[in-house]
Amino acid sequence: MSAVSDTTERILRAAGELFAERGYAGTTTRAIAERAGVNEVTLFRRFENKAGILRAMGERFAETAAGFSAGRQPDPGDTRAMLLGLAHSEISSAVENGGAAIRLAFDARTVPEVAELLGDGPKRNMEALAAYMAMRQDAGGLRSDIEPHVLAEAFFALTSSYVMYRMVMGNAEVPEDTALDTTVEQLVDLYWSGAAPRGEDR
Amino acid sequence: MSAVSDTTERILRAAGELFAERGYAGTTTRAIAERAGVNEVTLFRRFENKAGILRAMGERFAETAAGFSAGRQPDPGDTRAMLLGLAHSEISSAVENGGAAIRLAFDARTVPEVAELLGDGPKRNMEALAAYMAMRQDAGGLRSDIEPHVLAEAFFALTSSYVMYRMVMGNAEVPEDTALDTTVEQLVDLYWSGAAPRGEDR
DNA sequence: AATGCGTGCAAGTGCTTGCTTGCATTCTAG
DNA sequence: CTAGAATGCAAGCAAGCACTTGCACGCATT
Repeated sequence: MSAVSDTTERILRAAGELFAERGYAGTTTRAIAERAGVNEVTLFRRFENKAGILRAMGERFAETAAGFSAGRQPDPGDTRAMLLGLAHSEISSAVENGGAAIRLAFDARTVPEVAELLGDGPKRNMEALAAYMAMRQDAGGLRSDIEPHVLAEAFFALTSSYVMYRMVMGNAEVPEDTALDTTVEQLVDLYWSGAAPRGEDR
Repeated sequence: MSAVSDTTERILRAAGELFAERGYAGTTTRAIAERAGVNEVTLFRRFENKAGILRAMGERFAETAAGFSAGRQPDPGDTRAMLLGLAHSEISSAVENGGAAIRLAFDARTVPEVAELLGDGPKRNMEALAAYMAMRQDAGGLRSDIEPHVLAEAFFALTSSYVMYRMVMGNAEVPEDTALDTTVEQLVDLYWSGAAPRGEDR
């Protein structure tokens, strides 16, 4: 890795950590520079703005996350397996970026540049998820006595809360893969047991 | 209501709304004054600090929420009814304060005065909830193949996400009581169906 | 009528923030 | 070895922040 791409790397990593910890507005360019081990001026020479750093981070997200579940065409077969795969990819990508994406979603309400970066992505994701839930309900793969948007919200809650809870509680360190896998499996198991199609009762 | 207590009221309400929308650090005293329809100086004459406003808000929380489920002695009888009551009180209190409590929990990580206000309250709440889950597991009132802290986290996720999701998506208006009741019931129903004790299989 | 008290208004202080400028230094490619 | 690019360093600037001060006004109680 060349020296120049290394500083870019360090800057973006530091910015990601700090955005996750303190949000966009709460992160100063001086703090980013310090954590990256770089002079503050270098930030502005490499990216033109603080917003420029955010933009570069967003592009990196888009590369690695490949759409954050948007436009995913789910295999209409095994609902449980589909949910497990979905939960796993969402949670592990959220853990990878240290919760920055979730934290930034909060900031979008008040920070215009964050709102512009995310656009209507989260909203479209939820709508797509609800649409998928409705589809599975029609196919008999999910219980039908709960509204699809409630099912979608609950699923979103389960997956996002894993990271969110640790952000709130201060347990920010990334857990080893096995513990994460176990918890995700238990969460999906819990969700699936509740969301599976009912018998004739209730 | 006397004129003086009215201004105090308006200030605290404005501060609560703004803290919920933008967080503590993101809320300026000017913005609070403007929304309260009050001169900025009045803020500092009534409460000594910006932190003083936060403290006063916290005391009001404590009065109305009466401990935010901490120290609650659950009736060991009907688990489902207990969960429904718990979810309802948590969600409706969160809706009442406009999500300020949840948003402030995020700020606690980085803003010392917020951390001091909340103390270890959230953490103790979660531990108490997990302990209750474990107790119900032992009594055969909850499935035992999922760790109690996962059960507790999932329940926390379900209840907090209702408000959290609307904060992120921008749908901040308080819903009418009936719609809230229905959604909460469906959420608890979903959770309970998944968390109820199993038969002999898995 | 007089005395406080709560409030508004205007101005200002010291600090932090994002961002810039000018210059010296190091690194690297040809 | 040398030219150009990347980086560091010191200093500073305008704006926004929490917070203060001094003064004037209105309103209720006495």
